Amino acid sequence: MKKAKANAAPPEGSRSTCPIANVLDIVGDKWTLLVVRDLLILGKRRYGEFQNSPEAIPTNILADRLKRLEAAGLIRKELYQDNPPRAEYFLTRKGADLGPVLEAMGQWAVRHIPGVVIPEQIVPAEIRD
Amino acid sequence: MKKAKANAAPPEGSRSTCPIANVLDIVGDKWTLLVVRDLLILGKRRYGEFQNSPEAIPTNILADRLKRLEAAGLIRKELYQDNPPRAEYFLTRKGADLGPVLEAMGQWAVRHIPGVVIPEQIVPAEIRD
DNA sequence: CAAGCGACTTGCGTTTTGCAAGCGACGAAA
DNA sequence: TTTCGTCGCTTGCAAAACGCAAGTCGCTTG
Repeated sequence: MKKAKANAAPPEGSRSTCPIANVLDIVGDKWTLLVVRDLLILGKRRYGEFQNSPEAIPTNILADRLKRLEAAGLIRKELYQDNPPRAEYFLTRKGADLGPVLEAMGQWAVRHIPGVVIPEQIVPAEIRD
Repeated sequence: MKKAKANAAPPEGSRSTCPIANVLDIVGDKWTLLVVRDLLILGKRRYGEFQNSPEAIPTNILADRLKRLEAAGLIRKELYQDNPPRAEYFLTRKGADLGPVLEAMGQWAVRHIPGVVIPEQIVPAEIRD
């Protein structure tokens, strides 16, 4: 008899079945996790707020990352106005569950990189699935 | 009087003083953390072993990442033979301390990405500072 | 002594990044 | 009521990074 999940297909477009590799296929770049940080830790929701972060993400990259994050199911876009169309972005449960990853990164940085400072403004994010 | 660390300079070449941003400046790409994984979890040490990982890292990228990791102080290169020169790579404490980051990523992937499988071969890494 | 191997380097075409500028719909100011 | 400014993007383009293939160097092995 077959086991349940015996031949679970390797995730589409992924490089391997390794958990780490699959995470990196989604958030493995210099910008994506900063958007997640803005949403999860700094309580930001709007395009302009993301742009105002100190890292100064290029606007075309921001637009691209928001699209990818939405496509990956980590965030949701909700219009709060129709004309002109204006949206807010919210983390899904899947996206918010990256919290421990950010937490681990933060601890590592505090321990190993001199000069980093923990952001004062820590706002609990609203989650919308 | 001045406080200790009052004006700690923002880390060189970094985009901000944010811990997350500083981590991403070092490991924010699709490949770097995979070589850390190879060293830390899979017990690999040599160039050829890294190449044999299922993600099939391009050889020039591997060479580049090893250089960067060494420059960042996350790994050490040690020759075990002079002619022809052959080296093994070891994590430093700084590099090995990324363990919790990988751990958090792994847990997230297992929860949210169907089809990932936890690698069976988990070897404790040797650390050399 | 030809072939192979490990650990890279080099070339080169493709993709991604990053900077700047533009744009459409408004709201506020002059 | 033109003009200005803002917000949330899109577009163009040059520069950098990526990724594939091939080459190199110094042994080692048949």
